[in-house]
Amino acid sequence: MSTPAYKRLENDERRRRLVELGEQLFIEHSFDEISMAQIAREAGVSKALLYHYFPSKQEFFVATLTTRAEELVQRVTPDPSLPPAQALLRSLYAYVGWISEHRDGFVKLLRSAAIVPEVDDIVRQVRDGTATRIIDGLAEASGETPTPIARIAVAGWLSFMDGAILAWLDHPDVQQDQLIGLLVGSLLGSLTAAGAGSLAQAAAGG
Amino acid sequence: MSTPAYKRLENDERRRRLVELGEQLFIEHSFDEISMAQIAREAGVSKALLYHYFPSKQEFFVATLTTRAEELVQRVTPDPSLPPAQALLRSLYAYVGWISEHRDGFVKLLRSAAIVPEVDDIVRQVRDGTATRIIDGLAEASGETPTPIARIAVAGWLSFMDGAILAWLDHPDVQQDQLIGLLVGSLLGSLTAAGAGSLAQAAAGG
DNA sequence: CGTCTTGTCGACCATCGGTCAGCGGACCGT
DNA sequence: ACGGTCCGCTGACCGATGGTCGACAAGACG
Repeated sequence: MSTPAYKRLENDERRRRLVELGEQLFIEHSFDEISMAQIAREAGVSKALLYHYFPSKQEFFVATLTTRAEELVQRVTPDPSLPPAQALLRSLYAYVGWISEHRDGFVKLLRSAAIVPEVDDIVRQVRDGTATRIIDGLAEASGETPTPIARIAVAGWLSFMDGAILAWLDHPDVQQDQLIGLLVGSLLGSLTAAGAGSLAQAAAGG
Repeated sequence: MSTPAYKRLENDERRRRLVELGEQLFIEHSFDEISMAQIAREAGVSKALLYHYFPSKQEFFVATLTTRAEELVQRVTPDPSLPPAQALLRSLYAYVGWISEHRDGFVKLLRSAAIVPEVDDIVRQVRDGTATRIIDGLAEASGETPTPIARIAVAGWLSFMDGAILAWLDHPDVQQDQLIGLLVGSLLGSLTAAGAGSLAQAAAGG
C-alpha cells in the first residue's frame, strides 16, 4: 500500500554505485574531510550498509582508488622496447598528463596518503614502482649497479616531481614541455651528483 | 584538614609546563596518535584545563612547535656576509644537522603537517622562507631575476631535500658530506635545467 | 578568620568510526 | 493471489574523540 521505505538492489550493483559515488566525493574532499555518515547520507543509504559492503572507511577509500590507480600505472609504465631515455620521457609525459587531468583529485590524494597508511602504500607503490622500472631500465642500459647514494638521489627526485608538479599547477603560464625538461634535468643532475654518471648518461640518451 | 585535591599554579607556570610536556609527547606521537585526554592524564590535569590554556588541540600543537621552529630558522638562515655558495653550504649543513638531531620528531612532524593545515603552514614557512633567502642570495650575486620555471625548480628542490633526507635517515652508511653534495648537485642541475644558468653558477661558487 | 580572585574540575555534548539484531523488500513456488 | 523465504537494508547502540560550561576550591590578601 505505502511506498517502499527503501530500494533494494543487487549486491554488485549497490557496491558499484557506492564506489562510483566515493570516487566523486574523494576528489572534492580528502579522507578526513568527510565522514562515513555524510557519505551514506549522500548515497541515500544507511551508514550500516556502507559497512556491510566495506569493512572499514580506509578499505572503502582504497576501493574508490584502485581503478584510477591501475589506469595510471598502465599509462605510466615505460615501454621496454624503447631506448631508456625515450621511455623515460614517455613515462614523464604520461605522469604529468595524468595529474593535469586529475589535478583536484591529485592534491586531495596526497593529503589523504599522509593520513591513511594504506593509501600511502598505494601512492608509494605506483611512484616507487615506476621509479624502479625507470632506474632498472637505465641500469640495464648502462651496466651500472645503483649505489645507496644513487637510491637516495632517486628517492629525492620522486619527491622533487611531486613538489615541482604541484607548484606547476599554480603556474599555468609555464609550458608542459618546460616542466618535463626540468624533471629530466633534475634527474640528470641528481644522478650525476650522486656519482652515478653512467646512469645519468643513459637518462640523457647517450 | 584533608590534603588539597590539586595544586594550583600561576598562569604562566602552568602553561609553560603544559607546553614543555607537549614538546616531549609530540616527538614520540604524531598529532592524531595522541588525544587531548591522554595528554591531560599525562600532565596530571583535567582535559578542561588544557582547553582553558589553549583554544584547540591544533593551537596547542602549534604552541609546542614554535620554540624549536624558531631555533631551526635561526640556525638555518644563511649568513649574508658570506659568498652565496658558502652560505648555501652552511645552511644545508645546519638543516641536515638539525634533522639528524631530531630525527624521530622530524618524521612525526611531517606526518602531523599533512594533517593539520596550521602545522603545514609552519613547516612551509620555515622551508620556503629559507629557500627564498637562498634564492635571493643567489639572485643578488648573479644579477639574474628568477623566472617562473626557476621558482618551480626551487619548489621541487625543497621537496627533494625532504625526500632525500628522509631516505638518508634509513641509510646510516652514507656520509653526511655525500648527502650535502647530492643536495647541492641537485639544486645545480635543477636550476640549470630551468635555464637559470647564472643562478646555478652562483650556487656552484663561481 | 573571612573574602575574593581565578585556577581547576566533573559532567556534559555532538560527532566520529564501527557493530548488531532484526525488519521488510522482492522474487519464488503454489 | 498468496505465503514463504532469502538477504539487502536499517535504526539503535557502543566507546572514544575534540570541545564546552557552570560550579567548586586553592591560596593570597585583608
